[in-house]
Amino acid sequence: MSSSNTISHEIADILRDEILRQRYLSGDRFPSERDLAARFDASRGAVREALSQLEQLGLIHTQPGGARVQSVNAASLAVLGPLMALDEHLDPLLVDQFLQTFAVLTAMTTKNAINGASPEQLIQLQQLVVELASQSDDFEAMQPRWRELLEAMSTIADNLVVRLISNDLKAQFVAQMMKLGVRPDLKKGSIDRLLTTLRVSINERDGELAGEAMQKHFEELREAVGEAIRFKAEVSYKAPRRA
Amino acid sequence: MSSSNTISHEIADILRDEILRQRYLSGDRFPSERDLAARFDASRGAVREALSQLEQLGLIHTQPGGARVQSVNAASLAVLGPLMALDEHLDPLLVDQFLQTFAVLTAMTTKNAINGASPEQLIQLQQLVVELASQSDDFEAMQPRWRELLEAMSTIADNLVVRLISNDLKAQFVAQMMKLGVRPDLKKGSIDRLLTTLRVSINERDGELAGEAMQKHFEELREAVGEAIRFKAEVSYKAPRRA
DNA sequence: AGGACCAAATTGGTCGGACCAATATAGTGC
DNA sequence: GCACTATATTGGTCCGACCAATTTGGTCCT
Repeated sequence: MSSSNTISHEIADILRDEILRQRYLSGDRFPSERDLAARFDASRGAVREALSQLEQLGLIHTQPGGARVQSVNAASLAVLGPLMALDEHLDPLLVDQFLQTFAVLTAMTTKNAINGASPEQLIQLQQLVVELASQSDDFEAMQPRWRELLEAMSTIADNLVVRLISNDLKAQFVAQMMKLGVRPDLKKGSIDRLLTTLRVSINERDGELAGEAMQKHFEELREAVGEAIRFKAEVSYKAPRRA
Repeated sequence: MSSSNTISHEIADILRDEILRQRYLSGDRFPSERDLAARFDASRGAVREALSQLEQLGLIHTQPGGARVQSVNAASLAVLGPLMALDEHLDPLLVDQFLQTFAVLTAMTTKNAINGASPEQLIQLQQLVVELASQSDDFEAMQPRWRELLEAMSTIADNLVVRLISNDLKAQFVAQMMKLGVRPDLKKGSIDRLLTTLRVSINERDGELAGEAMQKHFEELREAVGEAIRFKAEVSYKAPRRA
């Protein structure tokens, strides 16, 4: 579902999900390339390209004689997206871990951005925050500008490590949240408080303060998202999908 | 260098490094599979498997008509290892960014581990810290136990997101540091202070305190490593390698 | 019965050639 | 200079084949 429309990618997606769903246990022998080719009615070459992707993800380890399945714990970060997109219901624990991780990284980025920004960049940040504040009553509408602000701070902070991590995380996660219609019920006061603090810290170039505010904001977001997911789960329990 | 001994992996490694060295600019057309097959005197199938890996890394994007090189900024986290292993000299900025990122993640892990550990796990942690303290005068010797402690806390904290990130980072980085003989000159007092604080915070189950101590420790480590790398660079400038 | 050893079957790695469809390119005509 | 078309290039897939490493199953010896 996530990749382009080539056969090898389709095979890779299917096998990846099967592994993530624990259909094969860690250490198990993986079906042979010839068997898989027969199963998917594809050539061995296509299967091999698919397996090459799975190996890159750290999900399998191939050797002459046979491939073996590896533990998901030993996989690459790139499996997180597919892992969260496995079912129609989000795993609350995984989402919480994601948000917690994203929180500390964002706090760090915020701190470094504000502390290291040029005067022009500070003005740019200030402007973005002001624009955000002007529409702080519409959660959906402020998402694009919110992303803009995070992107700007990420650019200013210029930490390649964090950027690479974010590449593997952000897109997939936010998309999945939106797709499932998870709408965290954040209190307006909470957002306003964050924006005010940001404005102050930008003015006084106090990255530390901004980072803490961001961290606190994400903690509130974590709770709100957790509740939203739990609520979602209840609803879908009472009224199963397939409407 | 990093992968097994198959031809496709060799090709992938070479091309990956060429891209990371900016030999092809972002947006450039990538050589055709047939050209690459000729260049490496390999079959197109082997080249295709190599390209499949590069695509998984987010370094190229293939389409009928031709593949194009993507920006390193848009790549997967898995390129970080190869990126740091490119030259015999470490990029001080990249190392600093890595350590800073690792610091906040480790601090978070430490906090969660201590706050969420079972009584038995607390005892285990305490024991590891004590063992570490008993050999805190030999930086090299304490590395294995140090990794043990981090691993234990990672297991207890049980945050899959952080674990996946660490998978892509830790091994490559530490190995590269050791290989290049970067020996940060950490003051013994600094380590002792950390260990003492850890012992206290484990006793009182104060994850917050432990996290802060860990963060502070990493900041000192960052400075020490930075200095060690700069020193290393000076030496190799005066006396070029190829001894 | 158990363990060491050996041969056959299985498996991954590579090669070469072939075809198709999508894309890029060069050429043409306006 | 621009739009359009024919051609060449390129990636995606398939097939059949061979090799080397590993696994497997059986044999033999103790």
